[in-house]
Amino acid sequence: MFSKSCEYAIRAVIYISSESKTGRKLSIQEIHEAIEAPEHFTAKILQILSRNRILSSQKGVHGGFYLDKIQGELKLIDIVEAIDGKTLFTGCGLGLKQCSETEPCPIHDKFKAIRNNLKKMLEETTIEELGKKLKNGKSVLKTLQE
Amino acid sequence: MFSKSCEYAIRAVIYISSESKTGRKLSIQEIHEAIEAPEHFTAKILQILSRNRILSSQKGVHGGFYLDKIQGELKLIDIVEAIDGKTLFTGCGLGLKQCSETEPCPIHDKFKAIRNNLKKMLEETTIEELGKKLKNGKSVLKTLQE
DNA sequence: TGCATTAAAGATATTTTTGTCCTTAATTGT
DNA sequence: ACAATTAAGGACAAAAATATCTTTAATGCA
Repeated sequence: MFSKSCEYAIRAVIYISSESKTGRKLSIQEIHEAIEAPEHFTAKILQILSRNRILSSQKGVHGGFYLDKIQGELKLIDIVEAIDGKTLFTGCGLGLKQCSETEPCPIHDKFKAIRNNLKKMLEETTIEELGKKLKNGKSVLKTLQE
Repeated sequence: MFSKSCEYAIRAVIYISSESKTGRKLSIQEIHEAIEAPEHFTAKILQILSRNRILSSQKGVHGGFYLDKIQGELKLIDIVEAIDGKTLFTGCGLGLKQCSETEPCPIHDKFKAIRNNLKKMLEETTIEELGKKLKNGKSVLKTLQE
């Protein structure tokens, strides 16, 4: 469904949100361990998210990644679009370039319904809500250690 | 959503179904042109579908691909599972290996709803139905020529 | 100022997916 | 039997996605 990059991105942002207290910034080290993703690849993805203003970063001692007030209120769809683009929500289910209402592919309508469902869910779900769920121990991002 | 291979597979099977008359067999040549997919890659995919009994084939003069009685009644999900596997319907939305009801990822329930929607649609949609729609000109698989 | 720390950026490597080509095997018609 | 045709299968190539490594730039602290 989502690319590996996008999965890591979502996991990272949720984790950052869950650890967000004013002023606290998380290092790549901490983030990649928390979400069990490859360190350097995680760094690349955080770079992209930062460029797309999905999150904020600061270099140097005591630097790291964090969400500012506005970023804390972003929705899942903002992350997905920043990493995987809008194709998932606009592209044809069978990969046809010319697929449209007037020249629909055989699964056009049925696929559109699914896609709209997915889009709606991603638009309605906030990062904050998922971060809290993680913080409360109601969900996990990595194997629980004994 | 689906891999390129899977998109080609679905397009190919729908086309074969749409041209299915008793005894008629379609060549790779005809199929790949009808669905605007690379010839040799299409051949590979048809091989896999044939091995998985999604369609039938015959070598030699007047050979080609066709759907037998039973295969004509298959559902979309049969093609998707043969090519992309069941991961789309069973895997975690965030790619976590250990995600489950007892250790759910943050989007577990919301994602499951979407996934079940998709699965239901694929289980309910028959190849035959899509083939007829194509045959009737109510849908297309390639750019219409003037 | 200089050093330690941390993210950004660029270069490279590996793996997977997608795509192509060539040889082999099966089938049919002559 | 033989030639023509068509799918099957194996080998190879190219492109894209994923992953790693190294250098550079920014920041804070002594």
